Amino acid sequence: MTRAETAATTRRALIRAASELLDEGGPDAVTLRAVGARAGVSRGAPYGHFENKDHLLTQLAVNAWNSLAEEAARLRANLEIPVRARLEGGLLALIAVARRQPHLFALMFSTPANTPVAVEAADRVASEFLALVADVVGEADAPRYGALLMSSAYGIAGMELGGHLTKETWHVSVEQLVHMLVDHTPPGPGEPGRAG
Amino acid sequence: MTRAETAATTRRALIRAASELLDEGGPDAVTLRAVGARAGVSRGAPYGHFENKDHLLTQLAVNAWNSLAEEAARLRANLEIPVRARLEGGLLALIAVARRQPHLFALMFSTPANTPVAVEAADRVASEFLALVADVVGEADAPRYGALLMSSAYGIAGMELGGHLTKETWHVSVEQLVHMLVDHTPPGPGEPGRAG
DNA sequence: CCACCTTACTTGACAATGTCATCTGAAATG
DNA sequence: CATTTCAGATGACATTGTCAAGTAAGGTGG
Repeated sequence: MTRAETAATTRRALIRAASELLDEGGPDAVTLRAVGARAGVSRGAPYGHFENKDHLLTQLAVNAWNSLAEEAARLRANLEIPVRARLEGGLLALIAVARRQPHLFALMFSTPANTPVAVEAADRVASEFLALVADVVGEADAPRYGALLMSSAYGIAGMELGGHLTKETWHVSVEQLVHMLVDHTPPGPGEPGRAG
Repeated sequence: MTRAETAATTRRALIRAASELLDEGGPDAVTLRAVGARAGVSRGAPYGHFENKDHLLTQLAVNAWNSLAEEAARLRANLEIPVRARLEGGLLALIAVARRQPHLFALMFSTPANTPVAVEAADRVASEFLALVADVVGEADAPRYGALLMSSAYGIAGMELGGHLTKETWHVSVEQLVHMLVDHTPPGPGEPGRAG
């Protein structure tokens, strides 16, 4: 392997290791020593690829934002499903991160990841979501609806994550949310379903 | 001062010191040594009052939740203002914490504070909010509306905090949120105002 | 093929921090 | 006043982020 290749491989291994450790044991489990060990290198190696630990964590957040942006773009391009379902899919994608990788979700919205790079990546996601909303309510109203929808989806995810939506009565569905905000109707009859 | 009095005073001083350090310098500034120093005691003193650092931080979160619960209860009891305004006030109180004490807000919803005690305190807030909602939409519909309203308010606060609602077009107001969700109408005409 | 340079990575070291065992002095008790 | 109790102080230790110095393998010129 050429030198540049080994370096790139190591960098990927470091990111992968950090991501796995975050998912498995939360933020406290992500020590540079543990990351290095899992990546097959030693504790100081990350400094050859990232300015410091925060930059490594920020990279995890940026990757997550980029994945979300890609998924939103994919959804929008999929003309086989109705616009409404595409929008709901985008919101659910955000919530899915909170469910599948709660620590990563927390990282995406936490201070260490609030560097300009991460905010920029998040803004790209916002743009994609805005487009999804525009497909439903039109360009003119998209910003107002979009902000409410994104905030609400993020809120549902975060509250659920913090254990504040556990009680049966507090379950909330994204479909309900979209229905109420976009169609301007009261919540549908019957049981409120679990989001998803 | 009797021994119990000095102990209680020290405990209060520790909580106050931790709170101030959190507000001033974020989570990293809250070291037990700094807390002790500001409280006029030494680094090991907190262990006489809290099981460990996390328990001290949890106490900060619990206090914040309790303040919110009190404010919601006060609002609900204030019959001089219309029910709608009371509900908006409750939601705004949550957002106000995010604006005035962003680090505290993050702590309230972060893992270290997700202990049973903190969740219980948060549940009391939820109950108060639920009552505020019930005063507007009735007992039957309160849970569904309440979950959406609380999640949305939390989402607005969190997104704003993370710098994801900075763009002019993304500003969102609580009044708009309540209006859309409760009255089932499209967002009002004209500029979307800043929440608050 | 060899001497030299470049660089990804390792290792030793250090300061900061959370935590605990031990100690101390003053309050409480009889 | 003697003794007990307990809030708080202090020394010590492991862990961690960080960096300077060292090392060895990849790359380059002759």
